[in-house]
This record gives sequence, C-alpha cells and structure tokens, in this order.
Amino acid sequence: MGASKSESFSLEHNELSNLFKALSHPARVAIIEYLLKVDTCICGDIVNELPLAQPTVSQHLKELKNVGIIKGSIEGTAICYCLNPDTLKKIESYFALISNKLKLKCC
Amino acid sequence: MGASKSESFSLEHNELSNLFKALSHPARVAIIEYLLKVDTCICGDIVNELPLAQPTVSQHLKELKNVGIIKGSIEGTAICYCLNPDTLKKIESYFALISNKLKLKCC
DNA sequence: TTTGTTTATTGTAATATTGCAATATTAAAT
DNA sequence: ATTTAATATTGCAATATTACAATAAACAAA
Repeated sequence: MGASKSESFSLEHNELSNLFKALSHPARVAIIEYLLKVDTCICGDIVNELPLAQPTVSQHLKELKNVGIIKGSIEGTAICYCLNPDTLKKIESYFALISNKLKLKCC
Repeated sequence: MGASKSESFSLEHNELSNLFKALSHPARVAIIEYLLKVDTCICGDIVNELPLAQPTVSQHLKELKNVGIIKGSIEGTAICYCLNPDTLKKIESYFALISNKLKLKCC
C-alpha cells in the first residue's frame, strides 16, 4: 500500500517517532534554534526570520506545538511561542540512555 | 508547490533535520531499540522482529545507514548491522546543549 | 463599527514517503 | 555450474507532507 503501518508498532515507538518527525524539517529546526537564541517568547518574528510564507510557518509551528516541543500563549492579537523544556529534556534523556547503553558494549 | 525548500536553509539545519527524519518512523525507532537490545550485530533477524516485508525493512535500514545511525558489515552472504555510537552521541550532545541553554533561562 | 494587525484555516498543487511483489545481486555450499 | 540463502533494487500504488494563495477569525485601536 503506502501508508505508514504505525498501528503495528508500540505506542512508545510511535510517540518517539512523532517527536522526531516534528524535528525532521529544516524550517522546524531553524524555528527551535531561533527560539533558543531569542529566549523570550516570539511570534510573527519567525515569519520574518524564515524564507517561508506566513501560512507555512503557522503550519510548522502547529506541528511543533502538537508534540509539545513548543508552547504558545495568547498576548493580545499576537501569540507568543517559546520552547518547552520538559519535552526537550525528555528527548535528551532518551539519547543519554542510548549512549549509556552503548558505552557498556562495543561494535 | 509542495517540495521541501531545503536549499533555503543552512547546511547545519538540513543535516540535523535529516538525522531526525531518519528517526521519524516507528519501524526505524524499533530497529534502533532492537539493535540496542541484542547489542551484537544482527541482520535478517530484524525482518522477523518487525511486522514488515523484507524489502520494506531493507529500505528502512538503508535510510538509517545513509545518515550514519547504523553501520553494516558484510559477513558472508549476510549483512551485520549495528548502531553507530558516534552519530548517536552527536545527537545526544545536540540535545544536551539545548537543555543547558534552556536551564539558564525560563519560559 | 470600521480599520488594521496578527495568526489560523482551507483548498489545492507539487513532491516525498511508505509498503510490497517481483526481480536482481551476491556469495557460500553442494 | 547449480542450488540455496540473504539482502538489495525496481516499479508502482497508496498515502503523507510541503508550500502558499485566498480567506477567515480574533482582537485592539480609532
């Protein structure tokens, strides 16, 4: 067929791959690094920062928000986005665990 | 249009997103965790482990190999796959850096 | 209430990904 | 040389993603 057989895999593997999928586009990596740099929450500045139209940026932000990598809070007519440390720490822990397990073995 | 405007983004952001794209499918996460568990290199056992046909598994392995997350070595007619600690450590460092930067700020 | 500003949604075209049957390739064993 | 075994490649159908113009929604300010 063609669709991802995600229902054949565990919830854990699906949740992890969904997190990574949210990071699997250069625009979304750029958004994360921009938010990291400006630290205080930002909104439509991201549109000026990226070489993409406003609806496209909005769509990328939505994908990052859906998996909890960023958070958005309404501030008048604008929306402030910022990184969500909890989710990013979760990802860090995952790779730290992998590296630790690999350290005890070889290849 | 529809194609990813990857040429509009930096090499670094593209390299990172390519790494994450390789991890953005539950089958590929499952392959990584399986290799982590069996530690010693494995080949066609992965086909038995996953609910996917052999050509599909082969394709997923290729994607993981292309970005350097796994390595494959010919062993007679079989091919032994194992995780590549260098690449995984690189990803770990990236998230450790993000977490450290976030620790100094708030949200 | 109308206007301006900001962000989200919808619709759609272009492209990419996923999955697998069929087939090819590679190399060991007989 | 044939057979067997393991893995890769090809071709194609189904589905998902990406990008954006057009439009809608939300809200502050005049």
